Amino acid sequence: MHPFAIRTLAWFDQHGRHDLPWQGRGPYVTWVSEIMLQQTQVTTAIPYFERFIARFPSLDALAGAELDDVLAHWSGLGYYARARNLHKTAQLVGGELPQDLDALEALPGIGRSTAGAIRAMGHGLYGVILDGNVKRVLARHSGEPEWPGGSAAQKRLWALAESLTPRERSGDFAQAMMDLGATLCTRSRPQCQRCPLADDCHARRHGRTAELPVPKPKKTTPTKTRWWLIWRDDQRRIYLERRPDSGLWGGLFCPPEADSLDALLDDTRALFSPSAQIDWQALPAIEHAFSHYRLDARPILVSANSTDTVRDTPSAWVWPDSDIATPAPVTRLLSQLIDHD
DNA sequence: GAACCGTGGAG
DNA sequence: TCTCCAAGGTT
Repeated sequence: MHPFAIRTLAWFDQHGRHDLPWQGRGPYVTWVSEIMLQQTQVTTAIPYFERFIARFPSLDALAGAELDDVLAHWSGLGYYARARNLHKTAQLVGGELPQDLDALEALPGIGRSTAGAIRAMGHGLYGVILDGNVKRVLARHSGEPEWPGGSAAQKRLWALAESLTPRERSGDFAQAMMDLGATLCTRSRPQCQRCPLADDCHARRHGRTAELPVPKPKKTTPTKTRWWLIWRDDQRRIYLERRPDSGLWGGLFCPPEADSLDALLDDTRALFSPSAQIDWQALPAIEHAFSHYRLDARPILVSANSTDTVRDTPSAWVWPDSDIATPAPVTRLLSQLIDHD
């Protein structure tokens, strides 16, 4: 047996969950619980599970029930195709759930992982699972470089799960891996001190538990809204500050900016006096696309003469038509200021 | 491979 | 308030 499995099973015997309401109650109960737990947290599923099993205590009872009755006991859980598939499958299999992996997978609502779970935890046969918990544990332990939902990563993780799952006690191993993921190897603040796999865990060794597993890539690039102070004096000059040499727009001149209008106005008051009444006017937003995000800049025009306030940043008063170095969106804003007049 | 399916909890 | 995502599977 792989040392990984030995350590995991030893931990499970002492610290795993052994009192979940669907444990050790046979293939039917395992099946119902597995379907109910798809994309659903344990604490959410438990009351539904109790009601469901009380009303449909056996495969035959479920097969003989009305679909509306089954759906009524699923009401509130979501993903209602799961309930319809349960009912359909109960009528399909005729008295007993198959043991064969392919036969299980052929049933509606049962995929590769659920089929493995039914074999391992329901029938007591050899079976391999790869659910969200196991993915997280294995992704961290192996240092999986990609989002675990992608096809390449899934292929690697399935192969890893197959190689690590012991022939004996594969049901306990499956439960142990889920318990690890649910109680120790959580998405945030994992308790690595208590983990039996910490010694050779890639994420642990490299201090990357917070970065792994790699999150799902965002489909739309995020939009950052920034508020720009367009401070103009009586000579119609604009106040700009030089950005640090490193980072975005390094060394270029930009208006002071903040994450919110309130923060910007606070900042503006700091330039004048804490109790100053700031008269401001919103200018048309400036949009700018970067490689990794979209900038939505909200310029706020404040007309006031320069003060003696010194900020710890090199600054300049420039006319909008000057050729000082500014990034494209600031250049665009300055040209709009010229047109505006 | 991506969209879709539901609801509730966490941060 | 809002995003992310949780014991996945189907189309």
